Amino acid sequence: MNREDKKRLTRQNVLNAAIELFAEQSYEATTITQITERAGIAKGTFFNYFANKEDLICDIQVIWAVEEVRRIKEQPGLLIPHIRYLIMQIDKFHASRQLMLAVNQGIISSPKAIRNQLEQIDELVKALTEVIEEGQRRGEFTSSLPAAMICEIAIQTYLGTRLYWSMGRGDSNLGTQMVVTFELFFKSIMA
Amino acid sequence: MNREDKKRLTRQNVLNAAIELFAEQSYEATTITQITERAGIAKGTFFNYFANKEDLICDIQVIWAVEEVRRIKEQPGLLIPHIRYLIMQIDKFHASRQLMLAVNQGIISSPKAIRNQLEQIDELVKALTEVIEEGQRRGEFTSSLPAAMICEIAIQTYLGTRLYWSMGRGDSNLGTQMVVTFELFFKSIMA
Amino acid sequence: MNREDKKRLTRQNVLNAAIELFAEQSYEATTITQITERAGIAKGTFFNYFANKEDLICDIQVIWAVEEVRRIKEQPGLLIPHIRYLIMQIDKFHASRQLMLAVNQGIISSPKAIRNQLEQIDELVKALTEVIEEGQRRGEFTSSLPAAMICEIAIQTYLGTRLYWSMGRGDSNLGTQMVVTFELFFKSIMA
Amino acid sequence: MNREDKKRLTRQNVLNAAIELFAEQSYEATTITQITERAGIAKGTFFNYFANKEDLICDIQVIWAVEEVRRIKEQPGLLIPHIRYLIMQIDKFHASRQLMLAVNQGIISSPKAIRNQLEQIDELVKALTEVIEEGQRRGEFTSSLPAAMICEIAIQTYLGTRLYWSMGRGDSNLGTQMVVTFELFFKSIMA
DNA sequence: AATGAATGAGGTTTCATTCAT
DNA sequence: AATGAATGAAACCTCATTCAT
Repeated sequence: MNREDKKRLTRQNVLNAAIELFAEQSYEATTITQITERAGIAKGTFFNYFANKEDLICDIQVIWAVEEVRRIKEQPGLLIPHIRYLIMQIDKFHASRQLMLAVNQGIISSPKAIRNQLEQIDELVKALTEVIEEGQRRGEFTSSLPAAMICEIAIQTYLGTRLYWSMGRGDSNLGTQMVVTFELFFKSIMA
Repeated sequence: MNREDKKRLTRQNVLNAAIELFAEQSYEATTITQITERAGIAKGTFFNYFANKEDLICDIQVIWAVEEVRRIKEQPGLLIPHIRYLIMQIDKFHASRQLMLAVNQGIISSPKAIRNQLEQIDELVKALTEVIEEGQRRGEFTSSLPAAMICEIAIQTYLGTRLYWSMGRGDSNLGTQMVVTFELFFKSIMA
Repeated sequence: MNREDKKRLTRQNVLNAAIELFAEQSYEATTITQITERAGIAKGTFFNYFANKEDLICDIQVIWAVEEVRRIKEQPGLLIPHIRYLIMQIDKFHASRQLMLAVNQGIISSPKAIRNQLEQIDELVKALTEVIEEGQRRGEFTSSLPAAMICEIAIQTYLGTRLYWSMGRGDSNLGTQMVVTFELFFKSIMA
Repeated sequence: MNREDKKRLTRQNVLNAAIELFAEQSYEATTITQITERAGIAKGTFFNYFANKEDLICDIQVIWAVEEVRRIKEQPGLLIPHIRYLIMQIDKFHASRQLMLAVNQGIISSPKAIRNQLEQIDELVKALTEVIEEGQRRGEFTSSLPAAMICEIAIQTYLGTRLYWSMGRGDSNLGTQMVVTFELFFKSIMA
């Protein structure tokens, strides 16, 4: 194994340790010392990979699946089934309520983390808006609202469901909760 | 002014100072020292009123307007207009994005704060479910979904909009953003 | 003993501990932990009195005897004897070479410390320039150089002697070294 | 280019990088990591050339021009013009106030650096004392003071001027400041 | 009830140095 | 001879909390 591989391994090691701890306790409660102990490395090593805890949360960032969203608009026929399918995948990435709570804590914990989060949302908005526009062109979605607005409300809906679920409410499975919630949402934007 | 009044005054004084600071910086960044300095009291005095910062955020809690919700189901005719009116009132309580962000940080910052928040949500769920059941009885809302579920989704929607807005997105006015979002929501639950 | 007195005592306690340590090791080598241990207080207490080590060195600052300098120009007759007397007092304040070395390290250790030092020099320059002007008026000092320039060279001479001595050279007694050095200086500025 | 040349080149490379950084920030603030980055070498390589930062400051040492001083006493006629000429050359080596400040910080930063500095001063004292003795023999300098003492005061004067200037005071050009200061000094030691 | 100096555990971060490659 | 990832001691500093006044 060469140096590069080893570095990647150590980095992932740190990330895994952090995720574990976030899932066990919370973002705030997790200290860098705990992370390095769990990862089995020296405290100083952490700072070779991340400038601080904020920096780390950015890397743990929920995969927003922007690529998958982009691909949807190329699909023939109805778009909603494809979106629904994507939503059902969500719980693959959202292990536990505790972890999601920690992520929610993390992304609003500091101006920097928020900025990072907004950038990711921006990208998603762009990709998703195109999908909705395509849906409007095809007559699948209502055109009574601008695509951008529908898109933002969709993201709000996603965030709200995630937050609510992470606080311990809703179906025990986040995917299920998401699907139910979005069924209602789809109904409201269908032409 | 008697002793009781004076105590209530000091307590409110502390709360106001905290709200100001949360709105200026953030929940985490605000220290008890800052709060007491702003309130013009000694550090030790803080602990005569609150056990700690968590305790304090519970008192700042957004007014969930449970009372107002309860009253809605007594109204004759369509219920949605009354709900819509309530929603429009929201920005009266939600001063700035910064403050809302701080509240969002606060309510998920600790198990205790979450527990407190869940209790408040529970009460709201009870009140709102009755309203929706009433709406279903009157044929205003769809009966294809249980009232409790619709209710939870409504709260998710509220939380999501608030979180999204507090992060700096959506209409500059939270009330407007809420109204637009809920128009879509109403559409999805109308019979 | 009231609170104010106690505070003053603790502060002086910290300063004494710091001076001792500076004299034993050096400015850089002395840590805040050492200072608080020596002073017999908690680490946190240090920060109730000083923002950091730089802040502390400003308080240890050599007494520049600005007041005494101001008074000189009121004296009748020759001024040099009064200046010489002041210089002889210097070693009262400059205990050991080690301590002076630490002070020299401290005053140039950071931009802030330098700024503080420059302010003190400024004041001394003002006071001393007036003395020299008075000496020029009385015909005691040469008028071939502006008083301000003579004054600056005097301070340079003081600093140089102090630095040289603190490095371990010159007479074992700083006062003696100063007096000898300034005899030569006086000779050069006499009318 | 053979191996020896390459080594010398790398060493100089490191020194140059250090000088640049000292001039930009300060001695203390400059880290070995910064030096190696600036020099374009690996951190580990630094330790192949210097044991540590102290070691390095010794090599940056101001050139005390001992050789030039030695040559002065061979000159016929008055010696002062030759000394004055040497002093005027000083600012050729003393680029910026910042750099001089860093040097001043460096030479008193550790016992080892001080020892090294004292050795250099010793050599200079030897050389300069001989010059002054020669001047005394020729009747150019006063004999009322031992040559060694005059010599030490001269060095004090040099150090004081350098320190004062590096702190941001005196003429913008160090050479000018030195010349003015030493004119006064010469006056005091002329027969 | 109010004060605020003292506390000290515990956090983040730095950085010279080592050593396997 | 050069590399740079890993180290870990040790620095600084914060801040909720206590408690004598």
